[in-house]
Amino acid sequence: MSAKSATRVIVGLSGGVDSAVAALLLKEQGLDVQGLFLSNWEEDDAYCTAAQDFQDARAVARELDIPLHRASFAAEYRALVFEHFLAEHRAGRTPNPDVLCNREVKFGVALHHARRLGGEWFATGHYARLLRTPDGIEMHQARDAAKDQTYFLCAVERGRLERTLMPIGELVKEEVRERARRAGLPVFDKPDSTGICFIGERPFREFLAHFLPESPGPIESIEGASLGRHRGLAFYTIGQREGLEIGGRRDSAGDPWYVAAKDAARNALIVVQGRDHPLLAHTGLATAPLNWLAQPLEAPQRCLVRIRHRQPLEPGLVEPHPTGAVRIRFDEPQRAVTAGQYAVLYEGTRCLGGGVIEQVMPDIIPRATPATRQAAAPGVGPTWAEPLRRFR
RNA sequence: UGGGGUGUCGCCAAGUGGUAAGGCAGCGGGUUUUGAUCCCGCCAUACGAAGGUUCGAAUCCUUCCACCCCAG
Repeated sequence: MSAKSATRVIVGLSGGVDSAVAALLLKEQGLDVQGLFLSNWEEDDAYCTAAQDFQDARAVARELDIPLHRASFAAEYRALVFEHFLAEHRAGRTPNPDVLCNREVKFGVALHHARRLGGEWFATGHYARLLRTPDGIEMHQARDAAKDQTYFLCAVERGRLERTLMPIGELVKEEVRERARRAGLPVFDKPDSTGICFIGERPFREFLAHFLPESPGPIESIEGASLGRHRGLAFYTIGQREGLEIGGRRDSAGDPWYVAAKDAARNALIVVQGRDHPLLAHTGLATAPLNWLAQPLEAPQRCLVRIRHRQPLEPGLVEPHPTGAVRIRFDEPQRAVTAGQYAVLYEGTRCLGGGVIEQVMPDIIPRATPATRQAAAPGVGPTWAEPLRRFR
């Protein structure tokens, strides 16, 4: 077949190994592969690697002999991802910008852009497997369980995956690097990137402080003892240990302290001592309406659940709610379930979908007064989040 | 200015004559496409101060200083 008639696939090239090998594999299949580099965070500082990443993407494209397009969706990223990210932090929650980035940017505006570039298919270097079945597209965990990225893809609109390819999902990281090395791709040895997608790895608290005001308040124990000062509830997350600056005390054990809750009404950070403190163990949660990558549940069903990237799948009972949300009861309590993060459902290796965590059970804050906090520890949690907002 | 007690790393805290445990915090690194967690490393020539005894003291003696109690 001639190049002219070959099927065109637009591959998101980030400048890293994974997307480079994704492009390589597709090229080997005889497809008309074209690269698309996205730069969605315009900031020139010591932490910004966009320029280098673009150079790397260009070198890869040159080596593979494919065209490389470039697009910046900075405005869209800002509006669709970052503003929400900040709003969530202001609300005392802990957002997951990368999940939104995949939904709104990569599988949103970028995918659309790929269509305009004539791509019949869109491809990325994500570690996930897309299976096409008579019942529609299915997303499964990557063969390399340690690198699986389905958690970050849980909010992508299912239809957007119909014409999407994730060729890396069948490979283990080692194999990806080996393929890159053998193909002479210069990024074969490039370290994996971390940090917020497009923004990169940088001191998180310091970064947030550029966008959110300090709002100091007390750090208190469950019993109401004053243990120090915090910089603003937005700068901490549930289960966090670092940054509390609580030293040894005459009246307690020598264990470290962890954030157990945020009392927004009083601007107080509630902490608890010991990594396995019972108040950090959550028996369940309620989400916002789910994004389904499968047939939506219509009756309670046991599923595997992941409440944070790279955490083992945990069994639990998932109960669907008319609003589209679900409530989950874990077989075993989970540590530090955090509002703003996502609860993602699995059935075997298949990812069924995911939704933002709205409520955590039990929740020690609603009646948070020193007198009632202790009583709130075990047992009943709230029923349904009213109203169940958010998620788009 | 009478009596009693205590002063060891930012905090808690071992050590009572043999040459400064540990924990927390902090800092650095690793793991990681969020935020966390987790893992590893670093962190008191120095024991309130000054003298003295001793081969040798944070540990014994003296004085001073600071703080905390109790002072009918």
